[in-house]
Amino acid sequence: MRLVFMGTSEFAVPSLRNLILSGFDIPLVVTQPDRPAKRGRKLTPPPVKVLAEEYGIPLIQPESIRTPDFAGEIERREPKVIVVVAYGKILPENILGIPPLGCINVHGSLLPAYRGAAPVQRALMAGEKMVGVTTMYMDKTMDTGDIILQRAIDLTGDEDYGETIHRLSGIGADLLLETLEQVEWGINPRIPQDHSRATYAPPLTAEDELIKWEMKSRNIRDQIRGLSPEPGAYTWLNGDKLKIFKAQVVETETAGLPGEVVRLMPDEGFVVKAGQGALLVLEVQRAGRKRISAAEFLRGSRLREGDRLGG
RNA sequence: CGCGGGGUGGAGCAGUUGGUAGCUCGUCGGGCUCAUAACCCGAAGGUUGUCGGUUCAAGUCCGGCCCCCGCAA
Repeated sequence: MRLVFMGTSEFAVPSLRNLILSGFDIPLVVTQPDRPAKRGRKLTPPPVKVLAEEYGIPLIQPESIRTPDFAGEIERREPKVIVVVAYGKILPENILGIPPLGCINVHGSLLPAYRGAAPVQRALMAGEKMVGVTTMYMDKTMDTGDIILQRAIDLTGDEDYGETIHRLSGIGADLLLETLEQVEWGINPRIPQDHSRATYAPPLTAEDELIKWEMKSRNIRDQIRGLSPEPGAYTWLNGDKLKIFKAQVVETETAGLPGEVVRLMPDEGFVVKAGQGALLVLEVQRAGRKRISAAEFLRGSRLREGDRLGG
């Protein structure tokens, strides 16, 4: 089956690789332009571009997809379907109408929950016990199309964003294969979303990354793991930003103000009081420094019981 | 040329107005002995990222280079 693939980020890579290895006819890959990234703002190719080039697949990186030019590029390939995975832009209607079998999207949530840009992070931050992947027919609004297939996984409550997104990208890649197989034969389900139950996962902001120690320790723990290893939840220590990548809830009730360091455990880390309960911090990074275990951090920092994190 | 922080014994850090390097941990040796963060004594281990400059003297000042990282995009 011939298809055009549109994708950009790491989440899309397993899907494209699966399609390639499964022998799909992919006359074109569309990805976002190289962007100035990171320090020194060096031009960085998106992960999907790297993979496409590895397999010598024709690639375009249009600045805009709302042009006759772009529509022409797609039409010329006569794709049966367009597969979109973490591409980063909403497809205009004229593109949606091109492939006879439709435009199919792989989304990292159990729709209609967590529509939007950061479904996995938001789900973990909210302490969801279950996350998943959905394949669906795209329509003109974001993540609102009819559902084709879904697959859920249970969470233990320990996994962080990195592990979870990695698992889900793999599951999504497999689900995509199943989906295309069914779509090709016309035997796929097509279930409209229950829009009344939709929830949203907007892009993360710096505000989302700041730890509010007045929250319950469990919620803070979920925030930390939902943002680990990227972009990282942070707090303030003596005017310096301190990111926390790993922490666990401490059961025993302790006295102290939210954000107060209530106990040092040289071999493990340090305990910080939350609004309710406390948190044992296990892995941190100071601005400008490397990411290290809390135990190592304690040896060099002069953190003491009674110190206050935050504000 | 986006802004900024940093490269100091195995690890994490400190080094004041420039005068040959200190802390916590670890390691090695010895002692003590039932310590839930064991303790005591002792020892080894650093040409302070690199190249060059200023100076009687530089980890500490100046310049180049390499590497790491936070922010912003």
